[in-house]
Amino acid sequence: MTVASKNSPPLASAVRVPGKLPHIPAMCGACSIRDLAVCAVLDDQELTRLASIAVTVTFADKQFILQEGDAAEALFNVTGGTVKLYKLMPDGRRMITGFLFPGDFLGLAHNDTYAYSAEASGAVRMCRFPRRRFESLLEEFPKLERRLLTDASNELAQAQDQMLLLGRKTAKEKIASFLIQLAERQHRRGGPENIVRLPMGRADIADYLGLTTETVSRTITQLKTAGAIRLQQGNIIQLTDGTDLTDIAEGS
Amino acid sequence: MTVASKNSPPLASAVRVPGKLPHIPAMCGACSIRDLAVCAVLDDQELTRLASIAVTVTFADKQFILQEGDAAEALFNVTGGTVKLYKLMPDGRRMITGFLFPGDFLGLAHNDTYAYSAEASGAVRMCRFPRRRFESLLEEFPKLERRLLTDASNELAQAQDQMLLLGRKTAKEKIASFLIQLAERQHRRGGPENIVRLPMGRADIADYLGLTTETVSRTITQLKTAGAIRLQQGNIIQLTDGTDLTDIAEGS
DNA sequence: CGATATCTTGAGGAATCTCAATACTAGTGG
DNA sequence: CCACTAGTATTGAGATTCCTCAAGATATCG
Repeated sequence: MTVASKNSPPLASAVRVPGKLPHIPAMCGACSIRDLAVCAVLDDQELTRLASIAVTVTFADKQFILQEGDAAEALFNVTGGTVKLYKLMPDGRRMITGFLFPGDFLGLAHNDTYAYSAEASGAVRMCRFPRRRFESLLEEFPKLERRLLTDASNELAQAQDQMLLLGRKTAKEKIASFLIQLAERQHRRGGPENIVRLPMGRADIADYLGLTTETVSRTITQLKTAGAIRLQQGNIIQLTDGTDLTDIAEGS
Repeated sequence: MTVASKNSPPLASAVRVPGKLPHIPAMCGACSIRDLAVCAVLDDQELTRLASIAVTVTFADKQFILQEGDAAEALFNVTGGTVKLYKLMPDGRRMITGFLFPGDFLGLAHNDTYAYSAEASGAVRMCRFPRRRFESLLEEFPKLERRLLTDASNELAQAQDQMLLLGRKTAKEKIASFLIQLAERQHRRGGPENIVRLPMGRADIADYLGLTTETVSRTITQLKTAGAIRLQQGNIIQLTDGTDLTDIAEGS
């Protein structure tokens, strides 16, 4: 086997790890998150074209999907599991810039390299599109490009919310905001209202909110004691009804 | 005059304030930042079309350009001066999410409302495009849409850098990163290397970096004492040659 | 059921914030 | 041209939030 890549586990290692998720055909007809993803804007025929360049790939927990600085050779659509995006500093400090859930898109790169790393948080399944071919599809389907622009605008707005959170909110406000954000995203995907499943550990939450694990833990305890949330088995949190958490998140 | 807007000084107040900037025709042929802006991707004929829907507007220092929650009725291109984007919390805490300089684009909105406020930081001149008409031009000129997508990707990458800064960097690293970022942007616009003009006050810098004015002030003093920068007349900072600041910014 | 990782809790320390005073700067009017 | 004023920046001292280090509790997985 030729070993050429200077980075750690590259995309080659991404192919068909025996995951825990049920295998579905590359064709998107039966894709459960089809209407959440960019694919939603395409009709069946167009979708077939898109499917023809797609490969289903799976990743095991903690596997690298792509790394900051890698040549941006592919784009992805999350179809199952949770992905975390992060940046590292030379001394190891880590910042998680986002979590991706089924339906989310990954891989927009302005240069020809990725600006961040992506890692599977638990078993993950994705659709993988070679960049070149995806881009020529973009030219064919303006709808698709339009959709990407809309998505990017959305992400920008989210990013600005996150900057407000990181720069101006207290630990308590950060945790409250985070829980609400997760709850909304899961609700939008058909989950129950006011119940949040945390598919990541305290350390990941800390690195996403600019805190330490200890502070995350303490603050969650604090919210529990205050009655704003209730902890359940299996990293599940129940948000107390009413606007409690929302008020906390906004600092009122 | 009918008074209908529920928000403070809306776009109506944006028209032709007697600014200090020289007036230029709405036609872009002579625009000094034409090749920095989105306009760069259009040929003369296409540019004429774009120009035909553009209006030149100017804003005085501290004037509102748009406000979070306002209906997103226009898009802008900065042609002169500095614009700050920010979000507010109910209790008045403010986070500046970005500064815009000539050539920068403003107004992408995924909903039909702006996700942030924008305010002139000193005299500002902009090209203003009505949203509807701009969007139909987008459909006509895929190049333009492509360019917006590229720009948005760029901004996303920047936003992620900023999240790393806000969540994981120390005050010293934040200031160093900020100065480098500004220096690069100004250099790219033809300014001198290693000399930064700060077109904003300490309070704005603080709200951009998630600090207080006092800490910004102290930290700048500290960098000056350490010999990494030199302060000059008129809010101008000279970056000491060598990688000094870069090292500090990365925490090494 | 043991081993390992993760989470929680505690105590002390450090960075940054808050409040307050002083110094500087730029614009204004005499 | 200079003193005056209002805004802005700097500096200081003490308070506070969050971090660090360390131990114990809980959960997870083979």
